[in-house]
Amino acid sequence: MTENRPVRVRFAPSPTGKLHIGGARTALFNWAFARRHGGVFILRIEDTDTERNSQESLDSILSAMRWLGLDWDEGPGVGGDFGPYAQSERMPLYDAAIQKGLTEGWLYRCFCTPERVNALKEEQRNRKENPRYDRACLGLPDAECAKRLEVGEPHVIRFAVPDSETAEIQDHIRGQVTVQSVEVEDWVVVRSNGMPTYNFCCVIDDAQMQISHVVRGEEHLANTPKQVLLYRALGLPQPDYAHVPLILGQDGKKLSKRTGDTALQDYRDKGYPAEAMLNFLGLLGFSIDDETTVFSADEMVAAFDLKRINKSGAIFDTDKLHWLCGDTIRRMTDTDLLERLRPWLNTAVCDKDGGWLLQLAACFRERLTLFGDVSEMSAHLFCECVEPDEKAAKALSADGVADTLSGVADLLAGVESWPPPEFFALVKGWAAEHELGVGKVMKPVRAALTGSLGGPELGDVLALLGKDCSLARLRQAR
RNA sequence: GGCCCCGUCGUCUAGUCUGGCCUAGGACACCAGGUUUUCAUCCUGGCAACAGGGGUUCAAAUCCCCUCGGGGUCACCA
Repeated sequence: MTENRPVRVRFAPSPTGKLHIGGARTALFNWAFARRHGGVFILRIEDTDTERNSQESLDSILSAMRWLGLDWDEGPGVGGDFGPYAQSERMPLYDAAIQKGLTEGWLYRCFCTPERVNALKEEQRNRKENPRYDRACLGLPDAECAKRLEVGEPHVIRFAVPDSETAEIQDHIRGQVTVQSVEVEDWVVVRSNGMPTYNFCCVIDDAQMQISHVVRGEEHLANTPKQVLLYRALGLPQPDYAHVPLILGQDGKKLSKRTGDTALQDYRDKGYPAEAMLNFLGLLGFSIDDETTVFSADEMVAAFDLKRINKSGAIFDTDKLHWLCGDTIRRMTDTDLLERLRPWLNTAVCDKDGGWLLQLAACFRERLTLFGDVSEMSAHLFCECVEPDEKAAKALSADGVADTLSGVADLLAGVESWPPPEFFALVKGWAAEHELGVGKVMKPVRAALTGSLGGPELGDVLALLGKDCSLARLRQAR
């Protein structure tokens, strides 16, 4: 674990779906680690499952990573000296290793049908034994093997797991993890269709790409012994590992679609600020110190250390995520916020000038949790007539409201400049004159103007609505 | 079930390696006040945890053992 190799880490998604929250965090940790140490962050596509791969998935993964701001130094679109970066294009590399293994005897051909193996394992389970391939083909005579090969009998290639060795995993998060080789079965290295499997490609690639640290999810810890044994058979040095804890759903189990959105993209599409998402992901299993909860990508990089990653799983807590989103928005300048809000605004904003838009951004800022919220929140500014919600309707139907509204309308009609300066004082005065509490006036006015009982200060609403529209709404609402 | 990993407030976590500064800190959520023309923001305060049991030690959240609990994994998926 004493490292002097240059830091080279990779994130290796398989293009069989969108980028999962857990995967995004793994990518973030890898990225932060590389950036912290001036190392190289590699993106490698693990597309050995030809059945389930799709270009669409690949595209969405790349775009989700860009959205988070995780740029890679080698990989799709940028190249690099250790490519190709898609496993499907690396067959020559795998073939060479397979030949070596076959020659040296740590790989062997297995002609057992899937049916036989399944039945075998089923039987073992019934006997309460651990299901495991029985190595029926391990000692197959060369002659027989060649003969069956010649007639084209389908087969896989398995790894001959050594009998009594110990696989030691040096893990920066968990310390040394030890597994006896008897616990590992003779796993399939090459499928019957000729395509090698994950555990094999992963090792060949990590070695060839000179990966120094394998930072990945804890679900991979269980098959790391297979990889460690393979490195040994190959005579290659193993990388350091860091198995990061799982992200859990509300049920305490590995986060899955049951619990909510698990694709990073879904969050982007709902208007979550990317920097809040990154901050939140960084808070799951990692911490800068005993009190920092809000931090930027740069701050995370500056403080990143594998030793500061937890061992235990973390529940995906949307309350905190939402708070972080609101906090991110609140700390933005009007100009920045407006730019981020633009995609969510009603197309009617085209008619509006810059000052108007800035005011809109400013007065909704502290009320927003997501950029996407602005759409619904500001809808009343763009529609022809307001549809009062339940509470607003109630406020509008109270006794004397009609008089109040027309009174305020008349009052405002008489104002020269717009928005009315000292609007609040004006209303206060008018309310006093008519022996009404300020609230008695403000509430129905707000209901008439916006259709709800909440929102920005009425002075801002008046400004955004304009004089004609404001007066029309007051007169129309009775 | 086998193997492996993990176990501090409801949640995210600091503290654990290198025992004492921990009467266990921060944040979210929640509750109570305050500011405020509404909502929201903001401010103040409160609630709330070392899974349990044994050791070791002058001293244990921190070291050791056991128990219990949770999770991951047991594919020709990654």
